[in-house]
Amino acid sequence: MQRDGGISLGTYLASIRKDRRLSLRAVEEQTKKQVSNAYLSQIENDQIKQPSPNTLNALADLYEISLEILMMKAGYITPAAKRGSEKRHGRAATFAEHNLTSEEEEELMRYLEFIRSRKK
Amino acid sequence: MQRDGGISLGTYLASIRKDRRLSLRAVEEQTKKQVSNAYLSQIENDQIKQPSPNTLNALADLYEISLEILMMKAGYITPAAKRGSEKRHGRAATFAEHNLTSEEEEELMRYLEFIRSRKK
DNA sequence: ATAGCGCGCTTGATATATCAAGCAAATTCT
DNA sequence: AGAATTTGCTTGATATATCAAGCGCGCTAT
Repeated sequence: MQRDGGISLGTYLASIRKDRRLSLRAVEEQTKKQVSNAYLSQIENDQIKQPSPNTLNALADLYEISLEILMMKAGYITPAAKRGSEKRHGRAATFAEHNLTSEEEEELMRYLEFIRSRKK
Repeated sequence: MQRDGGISLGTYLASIRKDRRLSLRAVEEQTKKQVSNAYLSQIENDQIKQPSPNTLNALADLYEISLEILMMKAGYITPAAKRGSEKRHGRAATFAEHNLTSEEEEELMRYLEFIRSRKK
């Protein structure tokens, strides 16, 4: 019942935690109390509308998943949008010296979609 | 009195609004009610600890400033950190087809710093 | 001067995030 | 089996974000 096509934030997070075979309290510990077990339970049952980016970040970090996906499912960013016309320059050379990890690269791609989608 | 070197989020936002010569109510209008004048006043006087990314995004969009700077000043992301060792591949070719705006490029740079800083 | 307007600001109300503490069912001991 | 531990969950309390409404001040125009 959300705007995006996927499952809810809660179900998503729950499935991942199960996959990682972690208990609610284990997550609480391993996030160094950044996410309490009580709270995580509420999140996984979709009783929390929009956990803070801090919370999402802690979970993304622990589970090793993309923060941006969580941000989308939490409704912070919109999946995509129409692009207006603007001057572009075919240059990504700047990133050549950055020695990107595949993961970083992937995240940057997603973030690019984000910043492109957020202009009306 | 914040962790980062710069001025507070409030003073920063206030200075920019003055520069743009907008009244609190003008901002309320032009953000299509995404930020009420009352609330913006509180933000500018540092009475709000951490406005939501939505709010920050609306302001960054209107003022045409970087969202990431606001996110930092709001304490969502930490300015920098030590880098661990990881496998890299010198490839930014992926972005070549993206025809980046200079602005987009700049934001991506900042965001790269962000994702690199957030791993302990 | 005084009526009106726009200004920044305060405040009360509401919604929501977040946690500490506890509880019942399941699981794991001994 | 029974004790102890673990697990997911509920709930009450607290903090905080956010806004509608209103207040007083300084302009500007009558």
